[in-house]
Amino acid sequence: MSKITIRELAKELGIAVSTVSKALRDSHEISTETKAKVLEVATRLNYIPNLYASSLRRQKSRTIAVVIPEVADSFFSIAINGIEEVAREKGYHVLIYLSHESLERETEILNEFKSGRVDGLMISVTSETCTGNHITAAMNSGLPVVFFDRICEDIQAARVITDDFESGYIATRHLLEKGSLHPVFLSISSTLSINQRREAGFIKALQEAGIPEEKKSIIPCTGSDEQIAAQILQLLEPANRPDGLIASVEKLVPPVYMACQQLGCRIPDDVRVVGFTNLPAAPILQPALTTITQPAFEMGKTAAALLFKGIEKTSFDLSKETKVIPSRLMQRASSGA
Amino acid sequence: MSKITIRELAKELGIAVSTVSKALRDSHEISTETKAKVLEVATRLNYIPNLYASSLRRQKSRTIAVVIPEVADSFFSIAINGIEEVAREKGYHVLIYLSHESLERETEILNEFKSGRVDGLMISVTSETCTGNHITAAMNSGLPVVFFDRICEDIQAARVITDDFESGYIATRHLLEKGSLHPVFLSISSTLSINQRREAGFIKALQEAGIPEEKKSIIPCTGSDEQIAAQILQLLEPANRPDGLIASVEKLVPPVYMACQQLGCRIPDDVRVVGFTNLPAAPILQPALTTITQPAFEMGKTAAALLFKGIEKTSFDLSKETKVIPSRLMQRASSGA
DNA sequence: TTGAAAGCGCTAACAC
DNA sequence: GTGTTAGCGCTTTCAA
Repeated sequence: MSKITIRELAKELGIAVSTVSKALRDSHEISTETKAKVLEVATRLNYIPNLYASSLRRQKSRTIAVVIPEVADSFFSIAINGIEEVAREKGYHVLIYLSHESLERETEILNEFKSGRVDGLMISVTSETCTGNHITAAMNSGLPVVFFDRICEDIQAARVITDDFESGYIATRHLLEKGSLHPVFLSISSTLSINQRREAGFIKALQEAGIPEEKKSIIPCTGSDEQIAAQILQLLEPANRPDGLIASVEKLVPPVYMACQQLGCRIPDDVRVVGFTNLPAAPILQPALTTITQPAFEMGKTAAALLFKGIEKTSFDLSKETKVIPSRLMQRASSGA
Repeated sequence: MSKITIRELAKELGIAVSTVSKALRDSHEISTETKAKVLEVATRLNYIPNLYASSLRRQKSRTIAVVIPEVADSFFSIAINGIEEVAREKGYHVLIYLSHESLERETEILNEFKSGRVDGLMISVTSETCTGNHITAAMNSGLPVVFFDRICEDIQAARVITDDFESGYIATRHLLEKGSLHPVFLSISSTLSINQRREAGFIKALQEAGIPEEKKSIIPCTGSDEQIAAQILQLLEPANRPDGLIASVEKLVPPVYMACQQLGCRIPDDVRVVGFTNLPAAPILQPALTTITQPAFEMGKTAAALLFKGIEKTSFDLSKETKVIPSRLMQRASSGA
């Protein structure tokens, strides 16, 4: 069947296990013909090395962990594609963990990595993650870490991010140019790095335009999906309806369109809309949604590539690396293009 | 820092490693007070067992593999949520592999599992997978396997599916009742189980309605995204435009709406549309999309629960299990409701 | 109830 | 270039 070990290969070939081991790892101290023979027998018997034995011995697992808040989000699922692509090329395996926006869960997950479970970690933190003690603890145990997208500002570690500040600024400028006088920013978490930066870009654009910074222009949208929908519905009531709106994350987009349909609020005539999202449905919405589209795939690939560099080259100081990959404004009808 | 082993716990406690090991596994042959002491020291020193040592010794890894064609699809990403939830409860880890609809890649991936890399496998096969030799090979090496959603009909193995035939039938009946005279079925692969069944339901409904089974009613949509878009665009040209349409998988939905917008084809007046999808954007499309919504989360959970049962109870014959979880028709405006 | 010791399959010194 | 051997950290007989 299977379960064929290196020992059996050695017996079959009449040579020592160490020779087989080295031959399989293509060591320079083995003759080409021995290697050829070993390889032949190995493929013939369909030898698959036992990863656990190897990992135990070498203290490395050829496995990385990806910890994200959720998968059912275009950004993360596309990013996983990028990660998987690089991992596959490198011969690494990918463990997926979902923190479900819970710091407690995130902490539990990271705690397990201290035993050498994985060779590296890619993480996009929860919206509850303010302090990064659980992350530095993992890093201190020698685990290479790369943050992607949602980072922890106070931790010195590798980061792959997009230009959230600029994107927030550009999105807002775009709304202003199209004629919005008082755009609002829908915020999901005041602690989340991406939210803060997008928000900062929003504020900068408002200031530059000389718009008085009233407190109402940043609208917190928190709680369950239903609660968020209710908050947005209230916001778009004719009485206090803004004339421009930025959905700072993907999950705010459906409730915005839904509320507009319910209230008979016309996009872009009554309210211009820009959304931060990679939704494939954006162009087919009515009106088509103007988006800030993040380079999800590239970010996944870049973060994975960086992590592998950190894993493989000990001389490489991962923690100093920061890569910024720009997002793009995709202008469509919802902003009044 | 960490890297604390069972040996050090033993030394700290002044007892034997075997005693510590048993205490940690809550063995009945250890006294309650010894257990308490061991546990106390273990938590104090933040002991994390080395999974690789344990896996090597016990020949099991507390890890399962999930092999799917892609993640950037609502069904799969929601299903992963369900899988992860159960895995977490059970203390299992989840490895993700993407086959990208390539049989070759799928085969490569499965081949690695023969060495005991994982304790179980959940798979949704590629659209190229007709023969399941690579899968039976893995099963023969003793690996418990559960198919979910996209199964391999000719393999006797556990299955968690939805009622694709009935859904295809219901979707078609729905279009006919709403007034479509010649609905068409957009098909992505004639070998894919879900496609075949949905298609069979479609054909049955047509036959029952006495509609002559012309060959043109099943439209193959294959190739790249661009090619699919072109095929759909051509289909919806006024000349040969059908009055009803079933998008049999999620990725066909955007090109259908896009083509209609380009051609000025009105949904549902010119063409009624039903889509098989879990897209959160379905209700906000214009018109809102009538969907066959699959129980993605439940299917993920059920499949995982079944797999763990197969892993943990050797007396349980996994291969006989089949669970069918029904999909639901969500009636919205696109079908002329 | 506890402990000593033999490996799980592989790799890496170190001999030859 | 090739072989011998000692573990990686843990579990599990088997003996005490």
